[in-house]
Amino acid sequence: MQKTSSRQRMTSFQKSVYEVTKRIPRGKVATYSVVAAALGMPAASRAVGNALSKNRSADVPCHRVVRADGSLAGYAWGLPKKAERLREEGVEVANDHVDIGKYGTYNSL
DNA sequence: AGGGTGACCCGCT
DNA sequence: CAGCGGGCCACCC
Repeated sequence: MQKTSSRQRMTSFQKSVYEVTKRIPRGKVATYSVVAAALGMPAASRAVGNALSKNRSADVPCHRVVRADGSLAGYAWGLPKKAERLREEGVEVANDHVDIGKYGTYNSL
């Protein structure tokens, strides 16, 4: 079995964040607010970003989570990598910005 | 137990 | 349109 490189405190909140992030459909993006709202805490957008920043697992498509204004926000492996990954999924990225109105998802989160 | 940080969001100037 | 400040939440030292 694989040992989860580096032990991380998986809190209930963090686990929920990863769960929701995994549920984001491929080729679409969600905002931190949306994820937070899915957890029942629409005001915890900051905590969500914090949770994702701690996460380094490739199992979590954290690259599909962007800012409310459509900016790619941040990425542990580098913004360019995030943009590239999104493009691979069919999401058009221009100047580190995506169209939330087109790729933004508010479903099944 | 207290204080500071961060991949945020919104409103105002 | 861009810049600044306050608010909110969870985690780490």
